[in-house]
Amino acid sequence: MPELPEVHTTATQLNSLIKNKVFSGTWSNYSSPHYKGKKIVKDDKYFKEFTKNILGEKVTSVDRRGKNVLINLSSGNTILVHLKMTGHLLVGKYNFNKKEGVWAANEEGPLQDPFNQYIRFVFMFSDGTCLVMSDMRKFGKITLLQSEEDIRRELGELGDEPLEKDFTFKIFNEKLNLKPNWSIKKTIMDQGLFVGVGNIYSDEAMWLTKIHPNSITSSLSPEIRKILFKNIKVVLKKGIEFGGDSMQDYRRPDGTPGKFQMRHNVYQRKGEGCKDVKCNGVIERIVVGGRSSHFCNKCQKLIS
DNA sequence: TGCAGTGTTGCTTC
DNA sequence: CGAAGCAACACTGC
Repeated sequence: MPELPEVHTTATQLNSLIKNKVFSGTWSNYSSPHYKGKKIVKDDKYFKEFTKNILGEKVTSVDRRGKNVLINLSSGNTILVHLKMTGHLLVGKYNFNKKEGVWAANEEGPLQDPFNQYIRFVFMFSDGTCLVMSDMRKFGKITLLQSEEDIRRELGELGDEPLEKDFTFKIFNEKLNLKPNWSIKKTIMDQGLFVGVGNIYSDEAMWLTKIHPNSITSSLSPEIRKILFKNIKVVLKKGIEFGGDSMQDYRRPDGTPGKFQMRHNVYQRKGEGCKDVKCNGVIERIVVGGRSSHFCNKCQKLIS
């Protein structure tokens, strides 16, 4: 569930929590017996090589590109972490319990995190602290970017950053024109056009704009597009302001939950009343482009 | 008890 | 070729 605000919060906090730390070891139980190539790290050989390549390296900074966390190293290489559905990164002092075969935070780690049992990957630092990745469903990905080719392969298809100053309405409009026949929900979630919008923030942006998720992209007037453009930025910034959305698994690196889930107007509010004081509609749930979508059946208009 | 629902991405199928 | 559907995984809730 980590979308732009969650990944942004993670990267920002990590940048202060692990900057200048030096890698001293790794651990992983990445194995997943069914589906080759979809493990947290590719395979045992890759894991060993990955470890060799980061040992002794210092973290120079942490930032993000789209929904990817990027941990930059003194060697010039970058560790890419994609949290996918249930992943989150935590920092603290962790110990491995040999008897139970699990990692747990000690008094200096995020003790309250209920997801300690799902720790799949551990980066150890020379000062005794750890960066750990908890990921219940094991969809997450960790890989090392060592060349321009690696960067192109992993990040080359990503669209523009919607919160950058140079992401203007003109560019947004051109992006929408690339998917004229798609539902607007599917369009704004396409990471190849612009990055960062997932299921939660798309639903929230469409509620603010008063448009039905099944509205056809080409049918949206320039006026509506301008409002949608503004509202996508609004919800992403709100998400960052509230430290991300911890409705499900997401936690910040210090183990604390974000608070955006308290601000939902539609997401996961099926059957409840519309939050617009002038509207007495009810929130419905439908499937759009294979994804669940929540909207008000009264004030969000279908444009097609 | 069993199955729909949870969401990101990329591969397969039509 | 584009669109649709499914698979990866694990757990919750009805």
